[in-house]
Amino acid sequence: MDGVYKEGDILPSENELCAAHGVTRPTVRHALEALVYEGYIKKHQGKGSIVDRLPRGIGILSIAGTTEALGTGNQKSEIIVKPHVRPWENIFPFRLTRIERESGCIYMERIRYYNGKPIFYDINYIPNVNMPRFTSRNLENRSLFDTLRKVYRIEIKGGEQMLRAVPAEKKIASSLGMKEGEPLLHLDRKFDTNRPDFHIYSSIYCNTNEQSVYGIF
Amino acid sequence: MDGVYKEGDILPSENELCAAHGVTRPTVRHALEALVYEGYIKKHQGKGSIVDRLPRGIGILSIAGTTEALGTGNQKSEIIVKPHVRPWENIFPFRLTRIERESGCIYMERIRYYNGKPIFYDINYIPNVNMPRFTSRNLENRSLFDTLRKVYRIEIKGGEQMLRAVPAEKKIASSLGMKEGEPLLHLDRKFDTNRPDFHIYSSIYCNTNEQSVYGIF
DNA sequence: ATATTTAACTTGTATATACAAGTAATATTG
DNA sequence: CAATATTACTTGTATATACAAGTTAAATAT
Repeated sequence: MDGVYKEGDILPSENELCAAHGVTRPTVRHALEALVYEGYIKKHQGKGSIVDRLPRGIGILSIAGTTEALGTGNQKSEIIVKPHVRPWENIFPFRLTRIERESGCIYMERIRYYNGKPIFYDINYIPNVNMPRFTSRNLENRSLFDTLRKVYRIEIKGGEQMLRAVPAEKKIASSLGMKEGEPLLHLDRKFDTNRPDFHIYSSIYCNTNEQSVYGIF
Repeated sequence: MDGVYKEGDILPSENELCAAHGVTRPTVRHALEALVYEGYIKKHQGKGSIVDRLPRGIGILSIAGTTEALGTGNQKSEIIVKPHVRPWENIFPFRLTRIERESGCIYMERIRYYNGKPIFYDINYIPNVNMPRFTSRNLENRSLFDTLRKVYRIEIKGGEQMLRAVPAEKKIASSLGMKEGEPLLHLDRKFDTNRPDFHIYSSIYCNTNEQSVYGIF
């Protein structure tokens, strides 16, 4: 991510990395393996580890493992509906845990910009469990997930998502500068966190007229 | 995948797995780690490994690691344009390698059914490098990738993809039983294989009116 | 000069071991 | 009885080691 290695570069050999960092080969291999799973490198027996590709496009299909795939410079967000507590809606394809259902949810809507253009409209549902003063926080221009991590120590561990192409409804279309009925990418996502039985749910609408959503597998 | 463990079940402990399979703990851990990355289990320090979720929906966003995410019983495919050699098109968002560009491509179009309904329309581009008699093969009702693996020993190692929501054009709309202009999920995919500098390219259109595309991250 | 063999790398796989850290049930204490 | 401490589990991390297997370039033989 810092630009030390570029696409196609060959990493130092495992033994060199051992010497450089003062660890043994299983440790180095364990670390490299994570990079393989995250798609940053590919390994070739007998040859070495080659830098595979740097993230490009909008990489929301997966969470980049160690670092955010996107720089924070060219993105900003705008709160459309301020966070407030309300009962859960019954529209989600995901099953809530009992504790989530009973405690209600913190609801908020956002628009996220990339390079100055509105690309994402997202609706977020956060269980109202041990989240003091969240509704009065100023989240403007600061990532929701940054706040969750830094203030509430909530880390995203993974999740699942359902994708479909839907016609843009009026409100969201105008928010994203699209015409009503234009195709819009819709993602329903469930995030797993380090808190047990505490998940964050998002319904995201993405304008893919000019930018694709990118992912590796 | 065989149903031995269900969602929420707790796996035997690492030490039990060691004893059961006659291997040591690092080996067991290495295997479990792969299951974690593929989303099949979650591990909790001090507790154990819990079966996370079985694949549901249409899991084409990722390739299921050890086994195909979907059973083969309820899917079939139909060839619309038979495989034939032609020059590459210049429409792809991916860069071709020199050897791929020079050797031309094998082109074919397919419709894939799930539960009897046409869901996917895919256009496939395979480099014409060391693929004897491919164009005369009968691929009906047999997975393209099955043939590639069994006959040509080509294994998919991973890949990258670009997603967008697009309006259905006439030909594809009628093939998938949709109206022209309806939102359609479009994936451009590049598959990495075990052959160096040999990639398979697919442009897939997916009708998400009734089924979502599912993925984990 | 060309072809073959060898050697020196690389990653892949596995064993054996040690201790740290989190969890949960049991035993102990007040 | 209730709070606390202990114990026996669990997974997490790391070391040290050995050999297999793929790659590449240098050394050797033809």
